[in-house]
Amino acid sequence: MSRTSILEEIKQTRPFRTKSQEATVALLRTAHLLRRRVDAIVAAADLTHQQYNVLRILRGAGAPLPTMEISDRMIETACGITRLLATLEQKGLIRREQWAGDRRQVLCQITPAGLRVLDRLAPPMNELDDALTAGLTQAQFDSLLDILGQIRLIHPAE
Amino acid sequence: MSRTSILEEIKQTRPFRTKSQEATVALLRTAHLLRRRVDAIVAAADLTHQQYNVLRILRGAGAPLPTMEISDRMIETACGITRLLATLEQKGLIRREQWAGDRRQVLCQITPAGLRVLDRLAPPMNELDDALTAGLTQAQFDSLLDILGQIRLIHPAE
DNA sequence: AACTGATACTTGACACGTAAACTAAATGGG
DNA sequence: CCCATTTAGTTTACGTGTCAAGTATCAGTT
Repeated sequence: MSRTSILEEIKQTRPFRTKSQEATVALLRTAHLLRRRVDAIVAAADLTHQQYNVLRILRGAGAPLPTMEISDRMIETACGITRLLATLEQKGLIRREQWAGDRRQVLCQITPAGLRVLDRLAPPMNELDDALTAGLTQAQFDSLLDILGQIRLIHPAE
Repeated sequence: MSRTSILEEIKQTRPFRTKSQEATVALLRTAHLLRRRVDAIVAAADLTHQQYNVLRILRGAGAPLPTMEISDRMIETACGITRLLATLEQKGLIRREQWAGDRRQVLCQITPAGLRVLDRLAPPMNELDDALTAGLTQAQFDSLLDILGQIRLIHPAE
């Protein structure tokens, strides 16, 4: 019933300058809380949300992907993608190798160990996603996706 | 007209498992793009969005605040608040001093130089906020704030 | 073949996110 | 007053975000 007020949460007494500003702050804060939840879950497998995202991308692709292609598909841009992949390789969750076709590219693919980690994390991650379902109606999901899409039009990548 | 599809953006062909999952991804990505925009603006004053947030909090408070109080008011939790404040102090944008009342606490306040930086950043930051206004209706803002509030109820702080 | 420009990373430097371990000071009993 | 607990803050260590500079390779031109 009682909607969470951003003003209360960050203990500010004076109102926001505009609704637009309030929305921006609310969006950043909400996403931050969500990201922390994801991090807490994947931490059980000693992963970060960025590492997890890479594994998901590689599994989804079903084929080896060059480094930059992975970077492009990330939810959150990974500027330090090289290090990220190096860490995952050290953990044995992905493999990297130069390709004969274009020797600049480094092809990456998920290993069986990486797939096992994803399988292990699937239940709690699905649970996290589904937690939202309990609180929002289908109409609200549609509305949210619509609005977020418009915001991304205003603040595009690059 | 054409809504931005998260699937296209991250180049995935297979659909999301649930709308809930799609919303989670869309939320994280949208916030990330927004955060990058904020960072780009405050970088003109050699600040990060976290440093900027601290300055805003201190100006808004109008009085010295202890370290933990600042941390509590941040939009995104600053676990490394000590370093953040040390950096700002080095730049001369805030002052820190122990207080006689509770010698564990370190009171922080914004300096005139800090206020000048905020003044300088106000126009582009307001412009960023207002950019959203152009694309969304009042009803959409209300809807967005409402939905984000519900999501934060499901994923609370701590 | 040599040159130019673009592409695919890689590396380095600095700030931050996070958790855990630690110090110092205040607080609440007994 | 002493001790255990809590609170405020600092420090350390590792991974990542970001930008800038560098290297190797490819593609197109001449």
